[in-house]
Amino acid sequence: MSRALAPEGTVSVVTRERVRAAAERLGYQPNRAARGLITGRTGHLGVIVPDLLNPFFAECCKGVQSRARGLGYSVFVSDAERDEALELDAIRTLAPQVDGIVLVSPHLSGEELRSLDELAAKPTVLLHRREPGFASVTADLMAGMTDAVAHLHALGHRKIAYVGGPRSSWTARERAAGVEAMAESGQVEIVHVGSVAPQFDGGVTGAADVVLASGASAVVAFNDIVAFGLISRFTARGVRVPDEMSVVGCDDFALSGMAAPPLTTVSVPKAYAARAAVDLLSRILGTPAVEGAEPMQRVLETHLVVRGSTAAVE
Amino acid sequence: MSRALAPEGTVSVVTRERVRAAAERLGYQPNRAARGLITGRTGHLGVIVPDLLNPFFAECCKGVQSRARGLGYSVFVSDAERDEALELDAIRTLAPQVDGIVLVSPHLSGEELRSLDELAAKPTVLLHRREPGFASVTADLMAGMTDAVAHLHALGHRKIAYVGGPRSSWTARERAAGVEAMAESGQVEIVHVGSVAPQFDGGVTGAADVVLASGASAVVAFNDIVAFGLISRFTARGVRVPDEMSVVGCDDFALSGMAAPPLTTVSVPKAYAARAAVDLLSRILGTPAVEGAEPMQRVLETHLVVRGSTAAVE
DNA sequence: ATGAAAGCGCTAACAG
DNA sequence: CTGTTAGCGCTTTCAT
Repeated sequence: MSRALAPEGTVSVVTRERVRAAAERLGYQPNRAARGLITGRTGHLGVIVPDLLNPFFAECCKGVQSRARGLGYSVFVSDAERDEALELDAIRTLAPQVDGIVLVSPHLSGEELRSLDELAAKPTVLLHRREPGFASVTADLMAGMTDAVAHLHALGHRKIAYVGGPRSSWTARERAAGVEAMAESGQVEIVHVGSVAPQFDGGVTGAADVVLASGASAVVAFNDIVAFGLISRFTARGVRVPDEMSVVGCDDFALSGMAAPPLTTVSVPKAYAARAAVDLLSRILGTPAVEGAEPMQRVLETHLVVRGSTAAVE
Repeated sequence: MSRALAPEGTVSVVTRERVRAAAERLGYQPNRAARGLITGRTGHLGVIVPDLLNPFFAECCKGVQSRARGLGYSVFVSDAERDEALELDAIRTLAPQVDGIVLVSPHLSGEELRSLDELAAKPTVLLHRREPGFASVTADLMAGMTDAVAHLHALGHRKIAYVGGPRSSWTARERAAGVEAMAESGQVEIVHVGSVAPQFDGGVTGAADVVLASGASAVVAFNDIVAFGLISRFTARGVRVPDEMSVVGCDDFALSGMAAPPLTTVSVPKAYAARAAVDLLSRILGTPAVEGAEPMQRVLETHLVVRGSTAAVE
């Protein structure tokens, strides 16, 4: 008799209490699969990320998981291993098994995303990516990167290198645009240095050498991982940070404040964004879908954290 | 007609092909929940870790996920947020929804683990922890830590500090025992320095100062995170690594080889262990449980990676 | 307010 | 080899 357990069960108080007590005593837990069969709700959420080894994405998962648990959802996680085919596969596999999806996908094109029936059919929130037709939660990376360059400008730097992320990455384009915005004012010269993979072995050493050869006195990195790679190479080359070269990262990992030197970086509210994504998803799930309404896009603020890897030019 | 889709369906070839073609055309995908209701199998696995922000655990998840996908399983992940109550809760919530569990739990006591009916009822593999009554996959940390101390001894160090992890942690006890093993030979003196939380802000600075005051010429850290924290503090104090102080970590993160200086560390096959855990789980799932048989415990080798954070005493 | 019954989508067992 | 049926554990609806 499920009525007794339901919050709105039309049962007498005595009956309800009797049933509840018995359920408690027997350790009864309703079978979610069976329930899902009839309600059409699984009680599961899915989160898909490109690479769990990247602390940025790990924190996305953690945040999603944490809030989802609070709302009574279990969460499937899928690591796409930076492989587009695997990611598409993950979406198709996960979609039928969940009530909603949090998708962290910097690389799939907007068209690919919109062409996926599985996504269209299942409430989806894009995390750290804005795309027409999708609900999303993003951080204002453009403003953050502009702040970073402005900070360097204020320290007297006039020639600044930018080591960018993969061209195919949405967030990389966003970050680059933020850097470019400052350049367009004509106050600083930006040297764009290739695109580097945001992994610890993403070919940063070569980029570091290019930065050194460019004559720039400061460098803004795609993210903190890249920033660490640059610093490591600079140090190996005998170039001192920040005395001879200022470095600014982006993302702000837990590690970043503890490194030597502690990294100046654009702080992204990763945990908060993840929670916001779940909240948004949960709201969508609880609201009858309105046809034609443009989904909600939430943009969170970033802020520059000035630490020890930047200094005034000598 | 599910027979046509089943690998062993007793159907004529023509019928099977017709049905398969139709299924393909219609994009039919069996409802896993409904199937699970009758087969008793969900096709889901669960992995529970203490903290996804710790790259060690993130890699555990990634490895589990990766292998599970290969075997056709989806995986629930649960971050226990270093909270025992939450972890217990996660186990109870997840267990009924999965076919098997990979549990990464350094902190729960063996008794707690064995007293959980949910775990006893559901095939479980302990990852990075050995415990009577449970199948497990672990790395030989004891040998690894002994190697680390032996390496320092070979470099001429005679007084070596050890900054340990939380007392309640199984793996911390294992690591400490490995360090102690070398001390018992009488060739080196080990200074045990408190227990530090394996997080980036786990109170390492205090420990670093104690190390400095102890007069030790080298230090072995609970893991790479702690090692980085120590190096950071040493650097801030003007103590050069490795010239004035050698540092050895444990775990070997992707980051560790890229830091300045690159870290000498005990390398743990994290991805491999995670995969092995899923393989073991999968085997258990495919084998009728034998009553009374002691579950399989697999121990993987570690090896010391000598990089730039250790040097001979002057 | 309660009991009984139908049926979610699927597989297993049983006839034909 | 193929069609039919029962029923997994639950919620919902319809009678009572």
